[in-house]
Amino acid sequence: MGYSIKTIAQKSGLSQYTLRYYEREGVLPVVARDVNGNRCFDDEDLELISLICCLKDTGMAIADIKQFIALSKEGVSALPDQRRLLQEHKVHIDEKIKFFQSFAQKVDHKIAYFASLENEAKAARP
Amino acid sequence: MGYSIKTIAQKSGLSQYTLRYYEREGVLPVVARDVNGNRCFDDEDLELISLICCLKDTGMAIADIKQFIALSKEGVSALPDQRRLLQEHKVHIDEKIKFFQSFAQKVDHKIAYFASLENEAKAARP
DNA sequence: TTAGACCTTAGAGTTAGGTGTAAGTCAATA
DNA sequence: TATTGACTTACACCTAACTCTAAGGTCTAA
Repeated sequence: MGYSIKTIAQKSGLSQYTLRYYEREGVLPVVARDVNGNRCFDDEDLELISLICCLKDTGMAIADIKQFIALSKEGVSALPDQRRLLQEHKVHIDEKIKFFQSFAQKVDHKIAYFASLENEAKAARP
Repeated sequence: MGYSIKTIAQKSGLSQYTLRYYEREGVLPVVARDVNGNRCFDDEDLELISLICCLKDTGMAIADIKQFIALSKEGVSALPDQRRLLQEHKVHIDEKIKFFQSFAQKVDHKIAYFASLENEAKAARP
């Protein structure tokens, strides 16, 4: 019988507001409703939401995620396009990983530099 | 005689608007002026801007960067606090690197999956 | 000596990505 | 049967981080 929006909010870590907002915006495909008109998510939705979160958390804009999801609705013929979008995004992620690693180093140097300044200061007034 | 805001914008990749905004907000310490009241950046400013960009691009909020910069003005006594802030941020960066790496894998699997679906589709209509 | 390029400030406007509110429906329960 | 709680929609509001505009000052080259 599917999951309520509350359950999905808990499972996904997104707020109910955000889930509704994503559906409105086409970031999520339109979710099935039960007899009362309440949203009724299934496991496929949950999986899609998990992918959407990953895309978002790795810096893909909502508008681009929307485009990706729109392709899902087109079936097999859109697979190459979907794959291309993911590959492009993968390039961004790899670049970000490199940038983050280089910056992690830079921060480490800065931390060491601060520590050495602190020691100098300590040595100056023993 | 220092660098103009235009030069710094070019060197840093930030817009002139953003540089003025950062100064207004206290993200940048107040920049020296020449006789005409025009901003006059030096190499130290440039270095600080580069650090600010790195902090920002690795996800530190403007408000937190501001706090970090405010400590710079307090001199030696604030060094341990500055170091602590950087160390905390470093933890975030390391977490992000791990998350990005795991997601890079997930995307790779997805790409492979899409490729296999494409091949199935091809096989079905030869 | 005026046109153009550069700068200044104060303050308004924009965008992305949510968040919150109001008014109403429905189903289970005291 | 009245209330409680979860849901619905439509729409208004919010925040962060810019981005732009207006009105004006200063310098330089033709």
